[in-house]
Amino acid sequence: MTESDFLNDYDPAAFPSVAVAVDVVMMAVVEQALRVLLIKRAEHPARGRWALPGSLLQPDEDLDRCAARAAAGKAQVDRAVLRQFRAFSAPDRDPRLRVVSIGYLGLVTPDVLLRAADGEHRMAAELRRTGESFYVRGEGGGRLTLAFDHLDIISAAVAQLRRDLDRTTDAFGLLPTEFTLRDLQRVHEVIRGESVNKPAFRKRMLDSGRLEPTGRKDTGGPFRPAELYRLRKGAQ
Amino acid sequence: MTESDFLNDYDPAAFPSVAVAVDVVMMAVVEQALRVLLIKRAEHPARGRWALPGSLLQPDEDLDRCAARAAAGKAQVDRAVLRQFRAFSAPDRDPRLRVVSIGYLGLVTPDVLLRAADGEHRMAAELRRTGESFYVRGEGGGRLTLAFDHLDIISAAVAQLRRDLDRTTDAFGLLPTEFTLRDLQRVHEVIRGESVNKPAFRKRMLDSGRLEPTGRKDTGGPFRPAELYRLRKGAQ
DNA sequence: TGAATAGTGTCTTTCAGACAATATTCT
DNA sequence: AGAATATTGTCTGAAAGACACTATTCA
Repeated sequence: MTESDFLNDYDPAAFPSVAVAVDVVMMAVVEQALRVLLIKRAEHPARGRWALPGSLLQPDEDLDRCAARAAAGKAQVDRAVLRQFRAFSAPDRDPRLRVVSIGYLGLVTPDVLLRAADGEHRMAAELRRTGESFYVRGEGGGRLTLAFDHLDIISAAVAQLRRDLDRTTDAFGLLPTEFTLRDLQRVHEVIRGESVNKPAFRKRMLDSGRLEPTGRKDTGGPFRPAELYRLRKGAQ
Repeated sequence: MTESDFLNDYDPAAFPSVAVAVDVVMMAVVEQALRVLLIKRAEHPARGRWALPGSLLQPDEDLDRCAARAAAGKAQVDRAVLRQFRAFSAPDRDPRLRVVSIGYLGLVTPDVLLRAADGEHRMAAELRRTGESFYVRGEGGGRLTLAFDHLDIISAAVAQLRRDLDRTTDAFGLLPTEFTLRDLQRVHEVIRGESVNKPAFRKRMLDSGRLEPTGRKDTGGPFRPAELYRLRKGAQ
């Protein structure tokens, strides 16, 4: 039997049926705190609960493309840095049917997140740390109970972002194209959850080869303007 | 409509059908080189090609359990360190049907790998580096063409192992329970692909808090015996 | 001039690499 | 004693933290 004969005879229904989804943890640093985009579920299951934007993997797309589609569609965000970080697979994590979900980090600037969160069933909820774990703070200030295992997914996303803060350029997705070293430091401080030594941080960043001066300055406030930098093309 | 009514009415067939699999990159350091367990495919598709041991996700198990089952079953390995590292999802990566595969690192000692590779349709193939990419060296010395995208999976696995060498204790899976600092250094050197400064390496490892002296010594050769250490419980 | 922040200089500590010396075991 | 490897010590340079100083802009 040749391979093509075999494939013609093949019955896909013999495989256990599983759905594959992408869930995007769309984050931004807003006023010294990490926030994450949540959408209130309009349908069962978990109707009325806050959940991550996500999408089912379609036959003709790979996971990266599915994540981009979820970001542009449900999340209403274009131009996010998207990165796969882990699969979530507890057999009962979705009551409908077996769903294996691939978690994606989505990094955006505060204005993009706040615009995407504008609406009655959408919010940019604040992420709070308590020791090693996290919770999501609703608008009134109380802890939100999220749908499915989405709080686990968010926790894993933040842990991943923190672990890779110095090894990848992901965190630059949280900043606009041009930014000052102070902006960059603030982002690092929020992600690491502690303050950072300024001269050492500046030297380390400038020596990393990732930054490129634009020549422009940030003339925003009543004080000395800071140099604007951008992420160097091809930097990793 | 209540949530349970909704679930009773729900039709799982409405979801796109995808199979989820786990592929395990089972590795060991054998004679100063990384080797990976390959199994010759007995069936179409890709019959006769060398492939990674893997398994389809079953309804009642999560991915970690599926990886453990693949390791114990197809790979014939018990007691491996198993760790998820990335999902592979190109739509045409399997000609049968849509398969999203979750890659797992499997770290074992050389004796375990060689025992698992004992058989006509099994081998422990050497991984070779050429610049940034990798290839798999067969027994005659030539490059093997692997089934599906399994060479990509292996490359990603080695890259991941290297990236996380100092941040996780994964690499200790490549060593027996008790080992000398020299053994540990050799493993690091093979993974990093370059030699390591001995005093600095020793100090760094001993200061890491991951090691625990056993009090025993390795009286193997015609020279001064080395202290034996073990991985401290709970070390990360 | 004062407020506020940007950016730099210096000192100190920590850590890793280079190199070499000492220690221990077996033949 | 000699071979072989384990283990430690010392020097040096790089990097980061602490702290304080200078620089620049606007009100």
